[in-house]
Amino acid sequence: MNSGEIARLAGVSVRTLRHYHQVGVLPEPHRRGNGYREYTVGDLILLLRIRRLTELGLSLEEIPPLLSSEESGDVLQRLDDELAAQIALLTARRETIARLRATGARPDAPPDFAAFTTPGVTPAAARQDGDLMILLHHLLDEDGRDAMAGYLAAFARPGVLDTVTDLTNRFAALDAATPPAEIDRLAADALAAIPAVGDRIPRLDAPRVGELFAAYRDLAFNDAQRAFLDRVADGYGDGHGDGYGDGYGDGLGAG
Amino acid sequence: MNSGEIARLAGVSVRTLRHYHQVGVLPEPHRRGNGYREYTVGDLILLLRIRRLTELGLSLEEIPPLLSSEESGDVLQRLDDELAAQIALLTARRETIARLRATGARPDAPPDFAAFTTPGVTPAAARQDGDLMILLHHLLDEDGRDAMAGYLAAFARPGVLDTVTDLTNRFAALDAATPPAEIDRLAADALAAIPAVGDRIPRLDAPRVGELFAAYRDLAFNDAQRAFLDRVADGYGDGHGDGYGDGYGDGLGAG
DNA sequence: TTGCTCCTCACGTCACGTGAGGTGGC
DNA sequence: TTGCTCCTCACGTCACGTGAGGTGGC
Repeated sequence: MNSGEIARLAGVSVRTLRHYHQVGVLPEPHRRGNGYREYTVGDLILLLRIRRLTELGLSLEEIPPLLSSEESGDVLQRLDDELAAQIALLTARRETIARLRATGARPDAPPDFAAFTTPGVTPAAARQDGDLMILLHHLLDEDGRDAMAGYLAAFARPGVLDTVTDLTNRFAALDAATPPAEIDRLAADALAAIPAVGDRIPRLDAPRVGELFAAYRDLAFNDAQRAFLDRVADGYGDGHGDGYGDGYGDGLGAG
Repeated sequence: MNSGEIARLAGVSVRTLRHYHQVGVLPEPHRRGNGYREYTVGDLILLLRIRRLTELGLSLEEIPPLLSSEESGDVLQRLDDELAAQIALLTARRETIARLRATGARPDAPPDFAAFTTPGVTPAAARQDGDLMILLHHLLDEDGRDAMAGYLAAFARPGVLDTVTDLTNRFAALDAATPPAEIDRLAADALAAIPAVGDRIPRLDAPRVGELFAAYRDLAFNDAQRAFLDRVADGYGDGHGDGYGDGYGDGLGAG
C-alpha cells in the first residue's frame, strides 16, 4: 500500500503518518525504487492500534510501551482517573455557566454574587459594580464570600431592590456639577437604607482588600463620589469599617 | 503595583502577564523610570476578568469583545454546547475503558469483540488474534460488527471455550517441523468444531476485508499454518467464504 | 500533455513554561 | 557586596494542519 491508501483505510491524514514516523511510534516502512513508501497489513494494524490508543486519550509518548509489552499495567486505571478529573472540571464550568445564564449576569461575573442584579441601574454603574464584585470575590476566602453573598442577597428583597437601584443611580450621577446638598441627601438616604439590607454587614478583612478598594476609589470615582463615600464611611463609625472604612464605603456606594 | 505583585494577587505567572500583553488582551501599563511596569487596580480587575473567562474555557482571542461590549450575546450558550460535547466524548472514553477493564482485554482492543477472551491461549497467539480483531473491527460496519460480536460471544459458551483454546494453541504451534498428519487432524477437528460455535458465521463482505486478510495470512503465518487455513477454507466450501474464504479461515484459525 | 499521488522541508497553532543573559533596588 | 526583582529575547510544548516547491505514474 502507498501512503494515501493506508491513510484512507485507517482514516488518518498522510501528515499524521509522517508525524508518527517522526516521533517513532510507527516505523518507517520499506521504500520502493521511486522513493514511495510501501506499507503492509502489519503497518495498517499497528496504525489502527495507535489510533485506538490515542482516541482513548493517550499521548504518543505513552504508546510504544503499550504496543510491545504484554502488560498494560495500570494505564487504564490512570486514564480513567484523568478522564474523571477532566469531566469534573468541565461539569463545574457548565454549572457556573448555568448559574450565570439563570441570573443573566455578564459572563465574567462571579455567580456567587450574581443572584443580586439591579436591572434598573445604568450600564456604567452596573459595570463598576460588577468590577468591584470580581475583585472582592477573588480576594475573599470562603467565609468572606458566603457573608458577602448573603449580604447581597438581602438587596434582592422586594422593596429594598428599588431603593438600592435608586441610590446606585444617584451615586453614578454624582459629578462636579452636583450641588453639595444632593451629596448630603444621598449620604443620609444611604445610611438610612443600610439597616434594611441586612442586619450584619460582612467584615471584609482579607489582606489587601482595604488598600485595593481605596485605590479603586481613587481610580474610578470622581470628587463628588469620593465625598459621598467619605460621608458614608464617617456615618458608619469605626465599629464596622475598622481601618478600611472608605474602601468599604465603595462597595456600598457602587453596590 | 509591580509585575510580581499583580501576578501574585491574581494568581498567575509573570509570564502569563507578558503573554496577555503580547496578544493584546491586557494593555501594557505605564513604565516607571527604571523600565519597571506599574500596574493599577484597574489592571488587576481586568486581569481577573480575563482569568474568569479563560477559566470558563474561552480562548484569549474570544475575550476582548466580551470585555468591552455590554452584550455577551450567545457566548455562554455556545460554550455550554461545546462543553457538553466534550463531556460526551470523555464519557464515551470512560465507557470504553470500563468495558476493557471488565474483560481484562488489552487497552487497544475493540471492546465490542472483547467479551470473548481465551485465557489459556499462548501470548503470541493471543496477540495475533487481537491484531486481527482490531483490523476486522475497523473495516466492518455496524451490522458486520454486531454479527461478529455475536459469533465471538458463542465461543465463550462453557465447553466450547476449551475446544477453541485447544484449537488455537495447536494452530499456533504449527511450523515446519509439524508432521502433515497433525495438520490434517487439526483441520478436521476445526471443521468439526465449527457448528458448535454458532449456526451462522458472519459474512465479512466489507470492501478490502478479504484482500487484507489474505495479506495478513501471508505476512503473519508460516507454511504449515497457511496449509491448515487452506484446508479449512476448502472444507467450508463456497457457500460461506465466497471469494475470501482463506481470509476467513484466518479469523477462525487465530480466533 | 494533464491531473493525481508522492516526496521533503518548514512554518503555524495555543497558552504559556523555561531558561539565558543582563540590569536596578534594598 | 549579596540576594531579590525586574527586564528582554527566544526556544520548547503537542499533535498534527497547511502550504511551498519539486518529481514520478497513468
